[in-house]
Amino acid sequence: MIKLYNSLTQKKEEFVPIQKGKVGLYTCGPTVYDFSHIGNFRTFLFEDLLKRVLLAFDYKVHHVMNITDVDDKTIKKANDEKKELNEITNKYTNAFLDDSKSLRILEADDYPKATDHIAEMIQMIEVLVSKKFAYISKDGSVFFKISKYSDYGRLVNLSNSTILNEQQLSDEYDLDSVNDFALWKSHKNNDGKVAWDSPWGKGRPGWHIECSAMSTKFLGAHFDIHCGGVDNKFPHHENELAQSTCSLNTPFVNYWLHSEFLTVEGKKMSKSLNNFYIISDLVKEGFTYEDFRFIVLSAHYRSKVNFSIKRKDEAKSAIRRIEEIRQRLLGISNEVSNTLPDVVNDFNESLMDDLDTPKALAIFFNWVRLTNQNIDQKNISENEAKAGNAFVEYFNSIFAILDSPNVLPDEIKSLVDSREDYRKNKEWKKSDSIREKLLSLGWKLKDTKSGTKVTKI
RNA sequence: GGCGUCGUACCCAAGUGGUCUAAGGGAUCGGUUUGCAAAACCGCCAUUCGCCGGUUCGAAUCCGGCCGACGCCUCCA
Repeated sequence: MIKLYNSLTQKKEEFVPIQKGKVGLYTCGPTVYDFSHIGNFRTFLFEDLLKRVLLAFDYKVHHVMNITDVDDKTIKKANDEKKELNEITNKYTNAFLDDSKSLRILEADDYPKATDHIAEMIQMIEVLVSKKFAYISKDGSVFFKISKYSDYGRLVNLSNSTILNEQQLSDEYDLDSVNDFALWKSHKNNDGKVAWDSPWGKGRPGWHIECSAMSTKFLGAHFDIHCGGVDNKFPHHENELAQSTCSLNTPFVNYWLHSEFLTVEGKKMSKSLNNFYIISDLVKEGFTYEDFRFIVLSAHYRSKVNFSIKRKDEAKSAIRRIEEIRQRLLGISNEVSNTLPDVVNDFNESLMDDLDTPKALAIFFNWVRLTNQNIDQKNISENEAKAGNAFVEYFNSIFAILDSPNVLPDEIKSLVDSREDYRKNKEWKKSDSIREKLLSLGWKLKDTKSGTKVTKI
Protein backbone atom coordinates (compact mmCIF):
# COMPACT_ATOMS: atom_id res chain seq x y z
CA MET A 1 0.00 0.00 0.00
CA ILE A 2 1.40 3.35 -1.01
CA LYS A 3 1.42 6.04 1.64
CA LEU A 4 1.44 9.68 0.65
CA TYR A 5 1.61 12.85 2.69
CA ASN A 6 -1.61 14.72 2.14
CA SER A 7 -1.33 18.48 2.59
CA LEU A 8 -5.04 18.64 3.30
CA THR A 9 -4.82 16.51 6.43
CA GLN A 10 -1.13 17.14 7.12
CA LYS A 11 -0.39 13.47 7.57
CA LYS A 12 0.77 10.46 5.65
CA GLU A 13 -2.23 8.52 4.44
CA GLU A 14 -2.69 5.26 2.63
CA PHE A 15 -3.41 5.95 -0.98
CA VAL A 16 -6.78 4.57 -2.00
CA PRO A 17 -7.83 5.53 -5.51
CA ILE A 18 -11.42 6.42 -6.30
CA GLN A 19 -11.52 3.71 -8.94
CA LYS A 20 -9.58 0.56 -8.23
CA GLY A 21 -6.31 0.46 -10.15
CA LYS A 22 -6.75 3.90 -11.70
CA VAL A 23 -5.34 7.26 -10.76
CA GLY A 24 -6.47 10.68 -11.92
CA LEU A 25 -3.43 12.94 -11.56
CA TYR A 26 -3.38 16.67 -12.12
CA THR A 27 -0.10 18.54 -11.88
CA CYS A 28 0.23 22.29 -12.12
CA GLY A 29 2.24 23.04 -15.20
CA PRO A 30 4.35 25.98 -16.26
CA THR A 31 3.33 29.55 -16.86
CA VAL A 32 4.93 29.96 -20.23
CA TYR A 33 6.32 33.49 -20.04
CA ASP A 34 9.96 32.39 -19.80
CA PHE A 35 12.14 29.29 -19.57
CA SER A 36 11.24 27.05 -16.66
CA HIS A 37 14.06 27.11 -14.13
CA ILE A 38 15.57 24.24 -12.20
CA GLY A 39 13.30 24.94 -9.25
CA ASN A 40 10.28 24.45 -11.47
CA PHE A 41 11.81 21.24 -12.68
CA ARG A 42 12.39 20.01 -9.16
CA THR A 43 8.63 19.98 -8.82
CA PHE A 44 8.10 18.44 -12.23
CA LEU A 45 10.64 15.75 -11.40
CA PHE A 46 8.87 15.02 -8.13
CA GLU A 47 5.64 14.60 -10.07
CA ASP A 48 7.42 12.37 -12.55
CA LEU A 49 8.69 10.26 -9.67
CA LEU A 50 5.19 9.95 -8.25
CA LYS A 51 3.88 8.88 -11.61
CA ARG A 52 6.67 6.36 -12.17
CA VAL A 53 6.04 4.82 -8.76
CA LEU A 54 2.30 4.61 -9.41
CA LEU A 55 3.00 2.99 -12.76
CA ALA A 56 5.47 0.57 -11.17
CA PHE A 57 2.72 -0.54 -8.82
CA ASP A 58 0.45 -1.19 -11.77
CA TYR A 59 -1.85 1.76 -11.54
CA LYS A 60 -3.25 3.15 -14.74
CA VAL A 61 -2.46 6.84 -14.50
CA HIS A 62 -4.32 9.55 -16.33
CA HIS A 63 -1.98 12.50 -16.05
CA VAL A 64 -3.02 16.02 -16.93
CA MET A 65 -0.68 18.99 -16.84
CA ASN A 66 -1.97 22.43 -17.68
CA ILE A 67 -0.13 25.08 -19.61
CA THR A 68 -0.86 28.56 -18.30
CA ASP A 69 -0.69 30.63 -21.44
CA VAL A 70 -2.57 33.72 -20.35
CA ASP A 71 -1.94 35.68 -17.17
CA ASP A 72 -0.27 38.91 -16.04
CA LYS A 73 3.26 37.69 -16.75
CA THR A 74 2.67 36.27 -20.20
CA ILE A 75 0.84 39.43 -21.21
CA LYS A 76 3.59 41.61 -19.81
CA LYS A 77 6.25 39.67 -21.65
CA ALA A 78 4.36 39.95 -24.92
CA ASN A 79 3.95 43.68 -24.37
CA ASP A 80 7.61 44.14 -23.44
CA GLU A 81 8.77 42.31 -26.54
CA LYS A 82 6.04 43.78 -28.70
CA LYS A 83 4.94 40.37 -29.81
CA GLU A 84 1.69 38.48 -30.01
CA LEU A 85 0.82 36.59 -26.86
CA ASN A 86 0.82 33.22 -28.58
CA GLU A 87 4.22 33.84 -30.11
CA ILE A 88 5.62 34.11 -26.60
CA THR A 89 3.64 31.26 -25.13
CA ASN A 90 4.34 28.88 -28.01
CA LYS A 91 8.04 29.52 -27.73
CA TYR A 92 8.20 28.77 -24.03
CA THR A 93 5.76 25.90 -24.20
CA ASN A 94 8.02 24.21 -26.71
CA ALA A 95 11.07 24.95 -24.61
CA PHE A 96 9.33 23.45 -21.60
CA LEU A 97 8.40 20.29 -23.48
CA ASP A 98 11.94 19.96 -24.84
CA ASP A 99 13.49 20.31 -21.40
CA SER A 100 10.99 17.85 -19.95
CA LYS A 101 11.85 15.33 -22.59
CA SER A 102 15.58 15.78 -22.04
CA LEU A 103 15.06 15.25 -18.33
CA ARG A 104 13.20 12.06 -19.14
CA ILE A 105 10.01 13.31 -17.60
CA LEU A 106 7.26 11.02 -18.82
CA GLU A 107 4.80 12.79 -21.05
CA ALA A 108 1.43 13.72 -19.64
CA ASP A 109 -1.65 12.35 -21.35
CA ASP A 110 -2.97 15.85 -21.84
CA TYR A 111 -1.44 19.31 -21.80
CA PRO A 112 -4.51 21.53 -21.86
CA LYS A 113 -3.92 25.22 -22.47
CA ALA A 114 -5.83 27.86 -20.58
CA THR A 115 -6.67 29.77 -23.76
CA ASP A 116 -8.36 26.69 -25.22
CA HIS A 117 -10.72 26.44 -22.26
CA ILE A 118 -12.16 29.89 -21.82
CA ALA A 119 -15.69 28.59 -22.42
CA GLU A 120 -15.37 25.97 -19.67
CA MET A 121 -14.07 28.61 -17.28
CA ILE A 122 -16.90 31.00 -18.07
CA GLN A 123 -19.35 28.23 -17.49
CA MET A 124 -17.91 27.45 -14.09
CA ILE A 125 -17.90 31.11 -13.13
CA GLU A 126 -21.55 31.39 -14.13
CA VAL A 127 -22.40 28.56 -11.80
CA LEU A 128 -20.52 30.27 -8.98
CA VAL A 129 -22.31 33.54 -9.66
CA SER A 130 -25.69 31.87 -9.76
CA LYS A 131 -24.99 30.10 -6.48
CA LYS A 132 -23.93 33.44 -4.97
CA PHE A 133 -20.39 32.28 -4.31
CA ALA A 134 -19.22 35.00 -6.64
CA TYR A 135 -20.14 38.59 -7.32
CA ILE A 136 -19.58 41.06 -10.10
CA SER A 137 -17.70 44.25 -9.45
CA LYS A 138 -18.46 47.62 -11.04
CA ASP A 139 -15.87 47.23 -13.77
CA GLY A 140 -17.19 43.83 -14.86
CA SER A 141 -14.75 41.60 -13.04
CA VAL A 142 -16.00 38.62 -11.11
CA PHE A 143 -14.72 37.73 -7.66
CA PHE A 144 -15.05 34.69 -5.48
CA LYS A 145 -16.49 35.57 -2.09
CA ILE A 146 -14.41 33.59 0.37
CA SER A 147 -16.66 34.36 3.32
CA LYS A 148 -19.29 32.16 1.64
CA TYR A 149 -17.03 29.14 1.83
CA SER A 150 -16.48 28.12 5.42
CA ASP A 151 -13.64 25.70 4.66
CA TYR A 152 -11.52 28.40 3.05
CA GLY A 153 -7.95 28.25 4.34
CA ARG A 154 -7.94 24.56 5.12
CA LEU A 155 -4.99 23.71 2.92
CA VAL A 156 -2.72 26.17 4.69
CA ASN A 157 -4.29 25.80 8.10
CA LEU A 158 -5.62 29.33 8.13
CA SER A 159 -9.11 29.69 9.40
CA ASN A 160 -11.59 31.62 7.35
CA SER A 161 -12.07 34.19 10.10
CA THR A 162 -8.32 34.78 10.36
CA ILE A 163 -8.11 35.48 6.68
CA LEU A 164 -11.19 37.65 6.70
CA ASN A 165 -9.93 39.69 9.63
CA GLU A 166 -6.53 40.19 8.15
CA GLN A 167 -7.38 43.05 5.87
CA GLN A 168 -9.79 45.88 6.05
CA LEU A 169 -8.67 47.96 3.11
CA SER A 170 -11.22 46.56 0.74
CA ASP A 171 -12.89 49.73 -0.52
CA GLU A 172 -10.37 50.81 -3.08
CA TYR A 173 -10.48 47.47 -4.83
CA ASP A 174 -14.23 47.32 -4.95
CA LEU A 175 -14.07 44.00 -3.15
CA ASP A 176 -16.13 42.68 -0.29
CA SER A 177 -12.88 41.43 1.20
CA VAL A 178 -9.37 41.97 -0.06
CA ASN A 179 -8.86 38.23 0.05
CA ASP A 180 -11.61 37.63 -2.43
CA PHE A 181 -9.92 36.58 -5.60
CA ALA A 182 -10.59 37.18 -9.27
CA LEU A 183 -12.40 34.59 -11.32
CA TRP A 184 -12.70 36.92 -14.26
CA LYS A 185 -10.75 40.09 -14.91
CA SER A 186 -12.33 42.85 -16.92
CA HIS A 187 -10.33 44.12 -19.84
CA LYS A 188 -7.60 46.67 -19.09
CA ASN A 189 -5.57 48.70 -21.55
CA ASN A 190 -2.45 46.69 -20.84
CA ASP A 191 -4.23 43.54 -21.94
CA GLY A 192 -4.32 44.83 -25.51
CA LYS A 193 -5.84 42.28 -27.82
CA VAL A 194 -5.91 39.63 -25.13
CA ALA A 195 -9.62 39.45 -24.38
CA TRP A 196 -12.63 37.20 -24.63
CA ASP A 197 -16.31 37.99 -24.53
CA SER A 198 -18.16 36.91 -21.45
CA PRO A 199 -21.54 37.48 -19.80
CA TRP A 200 -19.77 40.22 -17.79
CA GLY A 201 -18.16 41.91 -20.75
CA LYS A 202 -14.77 41.71 -22.36
CA GLY A 203 -12.01 40.31 -20.19
CA ARG A 204 -9.80 37.37 -19.36
CA PRO A 205 -9.85 34.61 -16.76
CA GLY A 206 -8.29 34.85 -13.33
CA TRP A 207 -5.37 32.61 -12.63
CA HIS A 208 -6.95 29.88 -10.55
CA ILE A 209 -10.06 29.13 -12.53
CA GLU A 210 -8.22 27.43 -15.38
CA CYS A 211 -7.07 24.56 -13.19
CA SER A 212 -10.54 24.02 -11.76
CA ALA A 213 -12.12 24.03 -15.19
CA MET A 214 -9.53 21.90 -16.94
CA SER A 215 -8.99 19.32 -14.22
CA THR A 216 -12.73 18.81 -14.11
CA LYS A 217 -12.96 18.49 -17.84
CA PHE A 218 -10.22 15.88 -18.15
CA LEU A 219 -10.45 14.01 -14.87
CA GLY A 220 -13.97 14.58 -13.64
CA ALA A 221 -15.21 16.71 -10.77
CA HIS A 222 -13.67 14.43 -8.16
CA PHE A 223 -10.26 12.94 -8.78
CA ASP A 224 -7.35 11.44 -6.90
CA ILE A 225 -4.19 13.52 -6.78
CA HIS A 226 -3.28 17.14 -7.36
CA CYS A 227 0.34 18.25 -7.13
CA GLY A 228 2.43 21.36 -7.22
CA GLY A 229 5.19 23.21 -5.42
CA VAL A 230 4.60 24.26 -1.80
CA ASP A 231 4.14 27.85 -2.76
CA ASN A 232 1.10 26.87 -4.77
CA LYS A 233 -0.75 25.76 -1.67
CA PHE A 234 -1.79 29.29 -1.08
CA PRO A 235 -3.41 31.00 -2.75
CA HIS A 236 -3.55 28.92 -5.91
CA HIS A 237 -4.65 25.53 -4.67
CA GLU A 238 -6.75 26.94 -1.87
CA ASN A 239 -8.66 28.97 -4.44
CA GLU A 240 -9.02 26.07 -6.82
CA LEU A 241 -10.39 24.00 -4.01
CA ALA A 242 -12.90 26.71 -3.15
CA GLN A 243 -14.04 27.18 -6.76
CA SER A 244 -14.39 23.53 -7.57
CA THR A 245 -16.03 22.51 -4.34
CA CYS A 246 -18.55 25.33 -4.47
CA SER A 247 -19.42 24.99 -8.14
CA LEU A 248 -19.54 21.21 -8.33
CA ASN A 249 -20.61 20.11 -4.86
CA THR A 250 -18.01 17.39 -4.77
CA PRO A 251 -14.95 16.72 -2.61
CA PHE A 252 -12.74 17.72 -5.63
CA VAL A 253 -9.33 16.22 -4.84
CA ASN A 254 -8.53 13.41 -2.39
CA TYR A 255 -4.77 13.90 -2.07
CA TRP A 256 -2.91 17.18 -2.36
CA LEU A 257 0.84 16.70 -2.68
CA HIS A 258 3.40 19.48 -2.57
CA SER A 259 7.12 19.43 -3.13
CA GLU A 260 9.54 21.66 -1.27
CA PHE A 261 11.76 24.23 -2.88
CA LEU A 262 15.08 23.68 -4.47
CA THR A 263 17.69 25.97 -2.99
CA VAL A 264 21.00 26.93 -4.51
CA GLU A 265 23.87 26.98 -2.03
CA GLY A 266 21.22 27.01 0.68
CA LYS A 267 19.42 30.06 -0.66
CA LYS A 268 16.25 30.46 -2.59
CA MET A 269 17.03 31.00 -6.23
CA SER A 270 16.75 34.52 -7.42
CA LYS A 271 18.11 36.49 -10.28
CA SER A 272 19.53 39.11 -7.93
CA LEU A 273 21.59 36.54 -6.01
CA ASN A 274 22.98 35.34 -9.31
CA ASN A 275 22.12 31.78 -8.42
CA PHE A 276 19.37 31.36 -10.93
CA TYR A 277 19.64 28.48 -13.38
CA ILE A 278 17.63 27.11 -16.22
CA ILE A 279 18.26 23.66 -17.65
CA SER A 280 20.48 24.86 -20.47
CA ASP A 281 22.71 26.60 -17.90
CA LEU A 282 23.34 23.27 -16.24
CA VAL A 283 24.26 21.71 -19.55
CA LYS A 284 26.75 24.53 -20.12
CA GLU A 285 28.23 23.85 -16.70
CA GLY A 286 28.83 20.23 -17.69
CA PHE A 287 25.83 18.58 -16.06
CA THR A 288 23.97 15.84 -17.80
CA TYR A 289 20.21 15.68 -17.42
CA GLU A 290 20.73 12.53 -15.42
CA ASP A 291 23.10 14.33 -13.04
CA PHE A 292 20.35 16.78 -12.27
CA ARG A 293 17.80 14.01 -11.86
CA PHE A 294 20.12 12.30 -9.41
CA ILE A 295 20.58 15.42 -7.30
CA VAL A 296 16.85 16.03 -7.16
CA LEU A 297 16.02 12.43 -6.31
CA SER A 298 18.75 12.16 -3.69
CA ALA A 299 16.64 14.31 -1.38
CA HIS A 300 13.12 13.61 -0.21
CA TYR A 301 10.56 15.62 -2.14
CA ARG A 302 9.22 17.25 1.01
CA SER A 303 12.56 18.61 2.10
CA LYS A 304 14.55 21.28 0.43
CA VAL A 305 17.06 19.96 -1.99
CA ASN A 306 20.27 21.87 -2.05
CA PHE A 307 21.60 22.35 -5.53
CA SER A 308 25.14 23.46 -6.16
CA ILE A 309 27.33 23.45 -9.21
CA LYS A 310 29.85 21.72 -6.96
CA ARG A 311 27.60 18.69 -6.77
CA LYS A 312 28.21 17.82 -10.38
CA ASP A 313 31.00 15.34 -9.70
CA GLU A 314 29.12 13.80 -6.82
CA ALA A 315 26.24 12.99 -9.13
CA LYS A 316 28.52 11.74 -11.87
CA SER A 317 30.44 9.44 -9.54
CA ALA A 318 27.30 7.96 -8.09
CA ILE A 319 25.78 7.34 -11.50
CA ARG A 320 29.02 5.84 -12.75
CA ARG A 321 28.99 3.43 -9.84
CA ILE A 322 25.59 2.16 -10.92
CA GLU A 323 26.69 2.02 -14.53
CA GLU A 324 29.65 -0.15 -13.44
CA ILE A 325 27.53 -2.73 -11.69
CA ARG A 326 25.24 -2.84 -14.68
CA GLN A 327 28.16 -3.55 -17.00
CA ARG A 328 29.63 -6.15 -14.65
CA LEU A 329 26.34 -8.01 -14.41
CA LEU A 330 25.78 -7.85 -18.15
CA GLY A 331 29.27 -9.32 -18.51
CA ILE A 332 28.07 -12.39 -16.65
CA SER A 333 24.76 -12.68 -18.43
CA ASN A 334 22.97 -10.31 -20.70
CA GLU A 335 19.62 -11.89 -19.98
CA VAL A 336 17.07 -10.27 -17.72
CA SER A 337 15.06 -12.56 -15.51
CA ASN A 338 11.47 -12.13 -14.44
CA THR A 339 12.34 -12.50 -10.80
CA LEU A 340 14.02 -9.78 -8.78
CA PRO A 341 16.39 -10.12 -5.82
CA ASP A 342 14.70 -10.07 -2.42
CA VAL A 343 16.04 -6.60 -1.56
CA VAL A 344 13.61 -5.20 -4.03
CA ASN A 345 11.02 -5.56 -1.28
CA ASP A 346 12.88 -3.10 0.92
CA PHE A 347 13.45 -0.87 -2.07
CA ASN A 348 9.74 -0.86 -2.84
CA GLU A 349 8.79 -0.29 0.76
CA SER A 350 10.85 2.90 0.79
CA LEU A 351 9.18 4.14 -2.35
CA MET A 352 5.77 3.27 -0.97
CA ASP A 353 6.56 5.21 2.17
CA ASP A 354 5.79 8.62 0.73
CA LEU A 355 8.34 8.26 -2.07
CA ASP A 356 11.42 7.99 0.13
CA THR A 357 13.97 8.04 -2.67
CA PRO A 358 17.03 8.71 -0.45
CA LYS A 359 16.27 5.55 1.47
CA ALA A 360 15.56 3.59 -1.70
CA LEU A 361 18.91 4.77 -3.06
CA ALA A 362 20.64 3.66 0.11
CA ILE A 363 19.10 0.21 -0.21
CA PHE A 364 20.05 0.02 -3.84
CA PHE A 365 23.65 1.10 -3.26
CA ASN A 366 23.98 -1.36 -0.45
CA TRP A 367 22.92 -4.08 -2.84
CA VAL A 368 25.42 -2.75 -5.37
CA ARG A 369 28.24 -3.13 -2.87
CA LEU A 370 27.24 -6.64 -1.86
CA THR A 371 26.84 -7.67 -5.46
CA ASN A 372 30.27 -6.27 -6.33
CA GLN A 373 31.71 -8.29 -3.47
CA ASN A 374 30.08 -11.43 -4.82
CA ILE A 375 31.36 -10.75 -8.30
CA ASP A 376 34.90 -10.16 -6.98
CA GLN A 377 34.73 -13.44 -5.12
CA LYS A 378 33.21 -15.21 -8.13
CA ASN A 379 30.37 -16.04 -5.85
CA ILE A 380 27.52 -15.20 -8.20
CA SER A 381 25.43 -17.50 -10.35
CA GLU A 382 24.09 -16.71 -13.78
CA ASN A 383 20.60 -16.63 -12.38
CA GLU A 384 21.65 -14.13 -9.75
CA ALA A 385 23.18 -11.99 -12.46
CA LYS A 386 19.97 -12.15 -14.47
CA ALA A 387 17.97 -11.14 -11.41
CA GLY A 388 20.51 -8.37 -10.87
CA ASN A 389 19.97 -7.14 -14.40
CA ALA A 390 16.27 -7.05 -13.69
CA PHE A 391 16.83 -5.03 -10.53
CA VAL A 392 19.03 -2.49 -12.30
CA GLU A 393 16.39 -2.10 -14.98
CA TYR A 394 13.65 -1.77 -12.43
CA PHE A 395 15.70 0.78 -10.50
CA ASN A 396 16.18 2.72 -13.69
CA SER A 397 12.47 2.66 -14.48
CA ILE A 398 11.99 4.75 -11.34
CA PHE A 399 15.12 6.90 -11.22
CA ALA A 400 15.87 7.06 -14.94
CA ILE A 401 19.49 8.06 -14.51
CA LEU A 402 21.23 5.43 -16.64
CA ASP A 403 21.75 5.86 -20.34
CA SER A 404 21.18 3.15 -22.85
CA PRO A 405 24.41 1.20 -23.26
CA ASN A 406 27.01 2.85 -25.51
CA VAL A 407 27.65 1.74 -29.03
CA LEU A 408 31.28 2.18 -30.01
CA PRO A 409 31.96 4.22 -33.14
CA ASP A 410 34.20 2.38 -35.60
CA GLU A 411 37.20 4.69 -35.14
CA ILE A 412 37.06 4.20 -31.38
CA LYS A 413 36.78 0.48 -31.77
CA SER A 414 39.82 0.29 -34.04
CA LEU A 415 41.86 2.34 -31.57
CA VAL A 416 40.85 0.02 -28.76
CA ASP A 417 41.78 -2.99 -30.89
CA SER A 418 45.18 -1.64 -31.83
CA ARG A 419 45.89 -0.84 -28.19
CA GLU A 420 44.98 -4.44 -27.38
CA ASP A 421 47.63 -5.64 -29.82
CA TYR A 422 50.28 -3.42 -28.21
CA ARG A 423 49.30 -4.70 -24.81
CA LYS A 424 49.68 -8.28 -25.89
CA ASN A 425 53.22 -7.41 -26.98
CA LYS A 426 53.76 -5.53 -23.71
CA GLU A 427 54.41 -2.30 -25.58
CA TRP A 428 53.14 -0.29 -22.66
CA LYS A 429 54.15 3.16 -23.87
CA LYS A 430 52.28 2.80 -27.11
CA SER A 431 49.25 1.28 -25.46
CA ASP A 432 49.21 3.99 -22.81
CA SER A 433 49.35 6.74 -25.38
CA ILE A 434 46.33 5.29 -27.12
CA ARG A 435 44.54 5.13 -23.82
CA GLU A 436 45.28 8.81 -23.27
CA LYS A 437 44.13 9.65 -26.74
CA LEU A 438 40.86 7.84 -26.18
CA LEU A 439 40.43 9.64 -22.89
CA SER A 440 40.83 12.96 -24.65
CA LEU A 441 38.18 11.82 -27.12
CA GLY A 442 35.87 11.14 -24.19
CA TRP A 443 36.22 7.38 -23.83
CA LYS A 444 37.50 5.74 -20.70
CA LEU A 445 39.14 2.31 -20.68
CA LYS A 446 39.27 -0.39 -18.09
CA ASP A 447 41.27 -3.58 -18.51
CA THR A 448 39.37 -6.35 -16.81
CA LYS A 449 39.82 -10.10 -16.66
CA SER A 450 37.19 -10.50 -19.33
CA GLY A 451 38.75 -7.95 -21.65
CA THR A 452 38.95 -4.20 -22.05
CA LYS A 453 35.82 -2.25 -21.27
CA VAL A 454 35.10 1.10 -22.86
CA THR A 455 32.74 3.69 -21.45
CA LYS A 456 31.83 7.13 -22.64
CA ILE A 457 32.50 9.87 -20.12
C1' G B 1 2.37 39.46 13.97
C1' G B 2 -0.13 34.53 12.22
C1' C B 3 0.75 29.57 10.16
C1' G B 4 4.48 26.03 9.11
C1' U B 5 9.24 23.56 8.09
C1' C B 6 14.16 22.57 9.17
C1' G B 7 19.21 22.29 11.92
C1' U B 8 22.47 14.62 11.62
C1' A B 9 30.23 13.70 9.79
C1' C B 10 34.40 17.67 5.14
C1' C B 11 29.89 17.91 1.43
C1' C B 12 24.95 15.71 0.11
C1' A B 13 21.36 12.99 2.86
C1' A B 14 17.94 8.84 5.43
C1' G B 15 16.29 7.58 10.17
C1' U B 16 11.57 10.41 14.05
C1' G B 17 10.97 6.28 21.34
C1' G B 18 14.92 0.45 22.21
C1' U B 19 17.41 -3.64 16.44
C1' C B 20 21.24 3.67 16.33
C1' U B 21 28.28 2.96 19.90
C1' A B 22 23.16 6.62 13.49
C1' A B 23 21.82 4.01 6.61
C1' G B 24 23.52 5.35 1.90
C1' G B 25 26.22 8.48 -1.74
C1' G B 26 30.38 11.87 -2.75
C1' A B 27 35.36 13.67 -1.28
C1' U B 28 40.18 12.60 1.38
C1' C B 29 43.70 9.17 3.22
C1' G B 30 45.71 3.99 3.89
C1' G B 31 45.47 -1.16 1.95
C1' U B 32 44.11 -5.45 -1.64
C1' U B 33 44.00 -5.96 -6.88
C1' U B 34 46.35 -4.17 -11.67
C1' G B 35 52.11 -4.06 -16.47
C1' C B 36 50.67 0.95 -14.96
C1' A B 37 45.87 2.73 -14.61
C1' A B 38 40.62 2.44 -14.18
C1' A B 39 36.87 -0.08 -11.79
C1' A B 40 35.87 -3.19 -7.67
C1' C B 41 36.75 -4.62 -2.64
C1' C B 42 38.60 -3.70 2.52
C1' G B 43 39.86 -0.09 6.29
C1' C B 44 39.63 5.01 8.15
C1' C B 45 35.70 8.85 8.28
C1' A B 46 29.43 11.46 14.11
C1' U B 47 29.86 7.08 21.53
C1' U B 48 27.06 11.34 18.37
C1' C B 49 22.36 13.86 15.98
C1' G B 50 22.27 23.16 16.80
C1' C B 51 22.47 24.48 22.38
C1' C B 52 20.27 23.94 27.39
C1' G B 53 16.84 21.60 30.43
C1' G B 54 12.72 17.99 31.16
C1' U B 55 9.72 13.32 30.46
C1' U B 56 11.16 8.04 30.24
C1' C B 57 14.01 1.97 32.42
C1' G B 58 15.55 4.02 27.51
C1' A B 59 15.58 10.03 23.05
C1' A B 60 18.71 12.03 17.15
C1' U B 61 13.56 10.67 17.74
C1' C B 62 8.54 13.18 22.75
C1' C B 63 7.95 18.10 25.70
C1' G B 64 9.76 23.21 27.05
C1' G B 65 13.20 27.20 26.35
C1' C B 66 17.07 29.38 23.55
C1' C B 67 20.11 30.12 19.08
C1' G B 68 20.28 29.73 13.77
C1' A B 69 18.29 28.89 8.60
C1' C B 70 13.99 28.98 5.64
C1' G B 71 8.91 29.03 3.49
C1' C B 72 3.75 30.80 3.07
C1' C B 73 0.31 34.81 4.57
C1' U B 74 -2.99 37.30 -3.37
C1' C B 75 -0.86 35.41 -8.78
C1' C B 76 6.51 32.85 -7.00
C1' A B 77 7.55 25.44 -8.46
